[in-house]
Amino acid sequence: MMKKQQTKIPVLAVVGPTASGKTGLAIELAKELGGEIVSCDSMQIYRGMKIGTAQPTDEELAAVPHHLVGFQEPSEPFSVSDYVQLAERVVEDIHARGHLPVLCGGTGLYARSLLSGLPFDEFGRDDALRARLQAEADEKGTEALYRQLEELDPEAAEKIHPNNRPRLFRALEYCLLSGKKFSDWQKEAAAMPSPYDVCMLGIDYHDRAALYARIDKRVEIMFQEGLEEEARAYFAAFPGGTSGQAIGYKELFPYFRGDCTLEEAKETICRETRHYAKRQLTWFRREKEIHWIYGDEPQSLKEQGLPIALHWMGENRL
RNA sequence: GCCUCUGUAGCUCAGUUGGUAGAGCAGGGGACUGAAAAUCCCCGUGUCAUUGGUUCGAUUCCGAUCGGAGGCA
Repeated sequence: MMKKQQTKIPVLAVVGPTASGKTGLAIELAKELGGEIVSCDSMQIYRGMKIGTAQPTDEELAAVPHHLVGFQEPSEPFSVSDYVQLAERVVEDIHARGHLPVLCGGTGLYARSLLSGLPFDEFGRDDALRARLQAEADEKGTEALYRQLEELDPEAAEKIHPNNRPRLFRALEYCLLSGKKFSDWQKEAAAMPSPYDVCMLGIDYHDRAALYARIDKRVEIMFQEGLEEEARAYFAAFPGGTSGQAIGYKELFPYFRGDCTLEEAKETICRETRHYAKRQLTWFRREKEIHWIYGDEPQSLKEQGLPIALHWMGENRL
């Protein structure tokens, strides 16, 4: 037990909603603890989307080594399993170099998948199958597909709402591709021990309005820094796919087409970002091992987070 | 000054042929295991402007007052 514990790679993680101050805190901690930053963000991976996805600035990138930021072509498909595969390598390398991997980002699914060591197998995404399912759903209705899942894997069906198409499709996709139950794979995954010794810091705000005010302010700054031009370039290339889901770009398209004013688009971006932050909070609240620290307390995030990290590292050395 | 319209949830508005009211948006909560910044689910009591009157009973009808919009002078 004790021995096994020692073989685990230590990972410090900084998570929380967008605009909460993760990037700054992670950099300060990495500097203090000899760390390198591993981004855990599904949108900051893309090239050419620097402003809108709030990628670290050049100064920030220069301050501490960063990984998995701005490397992916927006037209290329990408998903959790790709992320986990890349991040596992990066974390191992950092550890081998004698540094501390500092995971930083707001994509809860990516963080959980990596840190809990999800066993992704060969039954991944199948675009042809998805197209077929989509067509079937359009023709016969989503309920028909839901009934199909109820037959193939009642346990999975019970956990998925009939209206939630993406979840429903994935469960069906897995069952159809593998001939096994999706829920069995999930159980197997849940039982998998984590290959990491994790210390998670979560940033929140006692006053939700304070977080929302930060979001509004950051959107304003993004526009000052040239979000409009960046989004125009993205719009012109229009790669779609995963990168097309990024907030800050798709909301500007109606403006580019002349369907709304810049102000209206800007407001939509702020609102969508607030909604997103709320969802992130919901996700991370469920992560029981998180040490919560607060952006609107007299003590700075670093003053709150560093002692927790140091204490964890001390334990880790034993 | 006169006339008309209008005042209902944080916002935009429905509605009650008189028995104290409901949508969208905002907001809050939740879910989430290969597109996740996506996707999905749940949550609506508010002096129905104020004040008199009619009525068993008024937010709903009538009058006055105070806001707001428009028209005539």
